[in-house]
Amino acid sequence: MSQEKRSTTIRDVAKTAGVSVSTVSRVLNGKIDVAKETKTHVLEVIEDLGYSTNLAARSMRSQKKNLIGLIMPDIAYPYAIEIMKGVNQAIAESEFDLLVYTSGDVRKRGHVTSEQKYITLLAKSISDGVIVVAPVASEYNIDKPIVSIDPVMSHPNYPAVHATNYQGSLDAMEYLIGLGHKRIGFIGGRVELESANRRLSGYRDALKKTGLPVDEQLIVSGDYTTKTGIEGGQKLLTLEDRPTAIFASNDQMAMGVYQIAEKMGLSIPNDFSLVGFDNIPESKYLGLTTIDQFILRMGYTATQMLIKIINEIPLEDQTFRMKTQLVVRNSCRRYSEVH
Amino acid sequence: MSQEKRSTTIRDVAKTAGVSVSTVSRVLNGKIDVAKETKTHVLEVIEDLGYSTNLAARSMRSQKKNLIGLIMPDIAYPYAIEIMKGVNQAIAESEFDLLVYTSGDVRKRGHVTSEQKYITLLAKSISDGVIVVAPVASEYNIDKPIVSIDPVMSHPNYPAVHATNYQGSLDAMEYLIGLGHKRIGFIGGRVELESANRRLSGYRDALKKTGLPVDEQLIVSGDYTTKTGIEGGQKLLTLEDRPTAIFASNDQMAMGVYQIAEKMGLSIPNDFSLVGFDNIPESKYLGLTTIDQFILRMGYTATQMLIKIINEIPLEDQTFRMKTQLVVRNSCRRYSEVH
DNA sequence: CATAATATCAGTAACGTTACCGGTAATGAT
DNA sequence: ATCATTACCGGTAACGTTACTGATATTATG
Repeated sequence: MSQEKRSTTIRDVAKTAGVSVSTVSRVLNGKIDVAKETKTHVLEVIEDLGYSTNLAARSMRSQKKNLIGLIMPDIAYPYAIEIMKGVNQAIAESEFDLLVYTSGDVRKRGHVTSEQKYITLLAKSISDGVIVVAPVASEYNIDKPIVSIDPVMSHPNYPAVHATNYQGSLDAMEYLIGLGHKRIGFIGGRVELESANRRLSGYRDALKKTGLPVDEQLIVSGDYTTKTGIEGGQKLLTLEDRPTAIFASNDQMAMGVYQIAEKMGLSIPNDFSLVGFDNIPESKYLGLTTIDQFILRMGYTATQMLIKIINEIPLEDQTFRMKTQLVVRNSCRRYSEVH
Repeated sequence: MSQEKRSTTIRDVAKTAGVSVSTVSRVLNGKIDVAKETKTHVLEVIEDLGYSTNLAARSMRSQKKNLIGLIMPDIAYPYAIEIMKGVNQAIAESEFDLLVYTSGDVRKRGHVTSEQKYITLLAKSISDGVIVVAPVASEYNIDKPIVSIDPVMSHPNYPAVHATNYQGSLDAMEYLIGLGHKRIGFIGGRVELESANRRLSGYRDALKKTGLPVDEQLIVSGDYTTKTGIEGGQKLLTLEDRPTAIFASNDQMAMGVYQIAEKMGLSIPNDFSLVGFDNIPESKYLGLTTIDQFILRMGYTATQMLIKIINEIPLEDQTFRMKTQLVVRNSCRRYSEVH
């Protein structure tokens, strides 16, 4: 290792202060039975030596950590950032601190295995509870509280928060259909996530409900990234009988559609209409009509739920459903046959 | 505590696998001297029991953690997010994982003390090294590598990355002056940070250099938040002899100026010109002319430096100076006396 | 066949902290 | 003055892991 010097421990403090290790520990933890004088003296020594307690050792021994863990596959995209903001907000109002854990990239390791590994790592070791974003597993081998955000499968026994994906999708479609669109393309999300499937169902059902045909050609797959938005958009827009509108199942992919549209010299909403899902901050600037799922608030709510569980306050509901809402901006326009 | 059940330990694994604890440990750490059969058997048991190693205990005993800590006062503003993206990127390319530590809000605790506390907490306990953003202290009582981003004081012996704040400020001012502006307002940043002072110096010196007077009325203070941008902007724009341009020492405050301008019915750049500093993503949408300090890249570089230090690869330079660059958009226009 | 080398494992001692128990001195009650 | 109570503190045993040492069987060597 680079440094040889061992850092100062509680034992060093005890020795120079002339007291026992347990006394220092009691001072550190604000226990009552320690004389005022010794307390201030020990505190002085601590200051002098620049001592600070070793988290790992403390966690190992004691129970309460006042720390909440947030596990995300990646933190560098708008959805994740919004979640973090919400979590951060709830944390700021609480007695807890926050530890965000990320491997930087999903592709760096295996999937389910690593997820479980990280969770147990964080949870068992140093935190009082964990929030997991878009988890693939639905059960965890853990004796600590866990709250999931947008889980793969909603499981009535495990606390989770997710948006009303189906209803939101329905709303988006009804808006488009109301505008006169009949050929509407769909770009799907990560198939392993329930949210993606619910949105697809909404797309299909809205079509059926209004007696419109479901053209499988118009349904392309993606994985919620800009890249697949570009690819999906291209596939759709180069179709012989090009759709007059595209419903991208998240805003990130919608941004990809913007890019490919520009590249193809197509204008939104003049050449085709576009609606997204999520309402990430960028969408506002882009003027993208989308379904708001209040991501920030989802993070906020999940954190509050977790804190309640940690403090053993019973939850009214195990799963919180965030009501989505259509946000109309200017990426869509009325379509009439005659053109 | 809420759960009574102790989680499975290495001892449980050892017992059910019929081997010793040390053998399990060796399997876990991929040591060579363990028979293939026993290895697979132990692995099976681990899988069955859903065992996962306790980070705290491991950290306490062994040295390498493959974990980098990032300490931020708050994570919910664009600057912080850009840093995180950069760090995240470097992390993704490395063998390390990332642990972001935040108290959610600076105001939650004292300042210098808590900073040191967090750093030691993270560093001594579970990480191989730490990146600190906008740290107030310049020396740490730590035997682990630390890299600072935008530190209070640049200290030649402590690795840090910061932008060429002075030069950037000079560039912004010269641009404004070149446009014919003579009365230029300035909104300052957090005074305890060196970056803020360097930007102010740049403002003053640019004025002096071109023989323009420095009107102290035109210099108002802020703390890098939108709120103080609004306040500072209001102060400046309600002056009798209103400035024809404002230089906000970061984009966040410039956004505040946009807000107050709209409220006052003033148009940018028609009624006054505005330039910011940072080039956060929002500025692009706002059309704000600003000084890019490549925040993301600063995070990226800091992380790379830290990894080098951890791996004992010598640094060419202890401090990395990121070259700033003027980004002209449409928040400024030429000013002529006659109007 | 004897000896040396190797492969495989078990046992023990830490790591730095807190929980728990018990001991001493000082104070109060009778 | 004696006993009970209280205030304060020290010692010891964990927590779950890995490093280290050394023991035992197995194989190779001559």
